[in-house]
Amino acid sequence: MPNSNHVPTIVIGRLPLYLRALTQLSAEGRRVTSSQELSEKLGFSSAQIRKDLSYFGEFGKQGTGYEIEFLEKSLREILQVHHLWDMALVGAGDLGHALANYDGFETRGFRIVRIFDADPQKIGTLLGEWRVEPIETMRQVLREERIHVAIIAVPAAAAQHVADELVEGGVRAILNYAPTTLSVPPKVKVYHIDPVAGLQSMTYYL
Amino acid sequence: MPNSNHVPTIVIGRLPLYLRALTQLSAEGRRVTSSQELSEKLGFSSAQIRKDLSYFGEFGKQGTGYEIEFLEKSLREILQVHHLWDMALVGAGDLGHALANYDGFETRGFRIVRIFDADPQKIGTLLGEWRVEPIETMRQVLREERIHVAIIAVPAAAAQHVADELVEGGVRAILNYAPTTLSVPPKVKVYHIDPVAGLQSMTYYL
DNA sequence: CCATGTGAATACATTCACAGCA
DNA sequence: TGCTGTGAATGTATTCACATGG
Repeated sequence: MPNSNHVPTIVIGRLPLYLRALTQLSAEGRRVTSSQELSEKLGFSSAQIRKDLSYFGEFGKQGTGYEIEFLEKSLREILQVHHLWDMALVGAGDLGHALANYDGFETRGFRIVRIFDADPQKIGTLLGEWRVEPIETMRQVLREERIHVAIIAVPAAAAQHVADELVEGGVRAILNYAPTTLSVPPKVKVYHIDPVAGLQSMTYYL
Repeated sequence: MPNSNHVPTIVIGRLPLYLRALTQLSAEGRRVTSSQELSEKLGFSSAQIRKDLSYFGEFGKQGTGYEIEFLEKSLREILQVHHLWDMALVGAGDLGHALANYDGFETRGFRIVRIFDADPQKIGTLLGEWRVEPIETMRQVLREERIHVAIIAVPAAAAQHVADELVEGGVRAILNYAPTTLSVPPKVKVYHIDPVAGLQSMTYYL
């Protein structure tokens, strides 16, 4: 039975990994899996996987396991990625290029629809299928197009200003590649990607 | 007094963020800070910051706070990023280009020294200051050059094979950009970056 | 019989609150 | 006084272990 209590953030953070593993199994032609198998693929305990899923309902069959397609669909709906989210990409540098050309967004619920940059040299240039737009027009475009998700791929020094503009434009989820902490209102979610922080937390153990 | 007990992984994961904030303060010309100020900048509680640091020693002065330069230096040593780690980059696609051109590694303890790719079209081409080398020679080069850190920036389908080669070559820390779980021996650390998983964990709340 | 779903038990992480010292 | 460093208390997360039902 769906549990309507508050779901821990840490559980939400694991759902995309379950979903990713299920999509992979699905692509391999598999129909059914178990918490045991997912456990081996993902490195979490099977009990944890079962408990995490139990926050949202009963998806499995006792003695059998989980019907992959059904669990996949359920997770997509829970995470709200069963339809595509339009995203704005801010920053048309090297990272911006890599993100614009990345083909892994669409299959997982996201697509870039606009690209902005502050550099006058870049405005108007083509980047993939998009034309780079000036950051001054961003706020209005975000509102008009009802864009609620954005990616920050600008230098650290510019990131807070960009974040402020995004928030003003109505964005509520920010994927931040700038190596700096952003300050945003509580209603706005930020997911921070810092590869060097990841590297540093590994070298501790070497 | 330095506590020689086991330090929780989650604490290690925060140290790079403390270090990043300290470097920023330092760049602003500041000399002293407090757990309070770091708390505001980073969004962790001041008690947590003090407790985290206490695993490694006593870095502050009661009534005063932390001498920024000293704490920065100490964290660099704890994380072992007071000297540069040589890294291999595997994958010379768009993401590989962005990583090769990224100027944020050196200041934080890392530098790319070799780039490998499987695509014959790319072998021998220049990417920044590096010439792309064939993946067949990677294992030997890693051993010869004593490279222990690597970045995987190849498609998901190729990632496990690359990881196996890296491990064979003696790599013990892998930054993985491929959207798939890698299976490696326990002595090898993997830090996984999956921007879409980050986006999905935010859209849950929208 | 097998694997889920879940209370209870354990383990882990964070916060509290204050003694101690510059 | 002001802020650190830290045991004790609280709050969260994970694992255990088994009743349940296909």
